[in-house]
Amino acid sequence: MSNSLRHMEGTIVDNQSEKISHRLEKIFTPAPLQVPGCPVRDVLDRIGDKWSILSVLHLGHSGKLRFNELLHRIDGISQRMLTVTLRGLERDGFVSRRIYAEVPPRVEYELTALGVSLLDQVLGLAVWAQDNMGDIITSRAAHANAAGFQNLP
Amino acid sequence: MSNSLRHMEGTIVDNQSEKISHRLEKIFTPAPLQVPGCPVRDVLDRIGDKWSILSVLHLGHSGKLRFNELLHRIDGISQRMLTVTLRGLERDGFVSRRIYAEVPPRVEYELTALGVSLLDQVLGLAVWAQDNMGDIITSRAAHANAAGFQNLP
DNA sequence: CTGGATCCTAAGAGATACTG
DNA sequence: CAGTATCTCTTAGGATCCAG
Repeated sequence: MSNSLRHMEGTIVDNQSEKISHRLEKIFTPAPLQVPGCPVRDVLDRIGDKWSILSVLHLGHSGKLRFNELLHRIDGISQRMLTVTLRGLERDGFVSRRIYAEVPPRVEYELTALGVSLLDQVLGLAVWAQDNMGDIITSRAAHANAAGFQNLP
Repeated sequence: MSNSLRHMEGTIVDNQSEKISHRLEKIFTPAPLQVPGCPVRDVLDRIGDKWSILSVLHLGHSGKLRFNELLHRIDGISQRMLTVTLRGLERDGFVSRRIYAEVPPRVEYELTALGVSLLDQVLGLAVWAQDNMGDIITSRAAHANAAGFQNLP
């Protein structure tokens, strides 16, 4: 069984390497990320803002959430930016918005199926960030030292 | 074999769903993406700029590249922003920079192992973007129409 | 409670010119 | 060739006030 596992891991790793070049080809075909109408650049610009990914992560973690709940959960976000971000996510179909005709008003936000599929990708990046932060910090420190030496008299 | 495949797919899907909540827990532990020192936010802010991910994709696709080669491949980037972006990627350990003492000078950039592992995650997002752009466009159009109706007299 | 409307600024990004 | 140095300019984002 450990042999079979080792074999499977090898296969997975190979598939992974294969997948990288294969997926690169897919992304670079037919136009290599040219600006007019490139989906990759469009989506990346869209979710590359300061709060979209964070909002998706929080909605994924907590499920259905009200405006004020999100406001308090997302550390540092302002009222205005939460509104702007949610409108954008709703517009692109990642988040659904349900208004209840009550007083005081209640509005609940939730990830759509499309939003969950985005969450799945974003989680890959988030976990990667957490796992590799150590290396990044190390590299930054080394580079800061190198820069420091250059500034010495 | 098709039975076994179907079984495997079921397992993969279940693992995937499992993985989402599991990875969410990992990300939200111990602090739920709080701003001081959160790796996820740090990395996301870092690669969330306009050119970093694009540069990583191009370097992954073409392998070793010179400054001017990158400049011409990355559609729309300016000389200055390419320099700034490459310095950032190098500083964080995603890209290596090798200078050849020749005339005219030659400098080659290449993804490090850490850069390749980032590329792997970014590719997930990129392919997802390409695959789901249709749905996003549809949602945007629908939302534009809805807004249009609200503006009618 | 949920946000819309305004005003304001700090950072990101483009253009251009110059250098080892 | 591979940058650096300025100089603007645009815009994302924050603060505040107001309204349904």
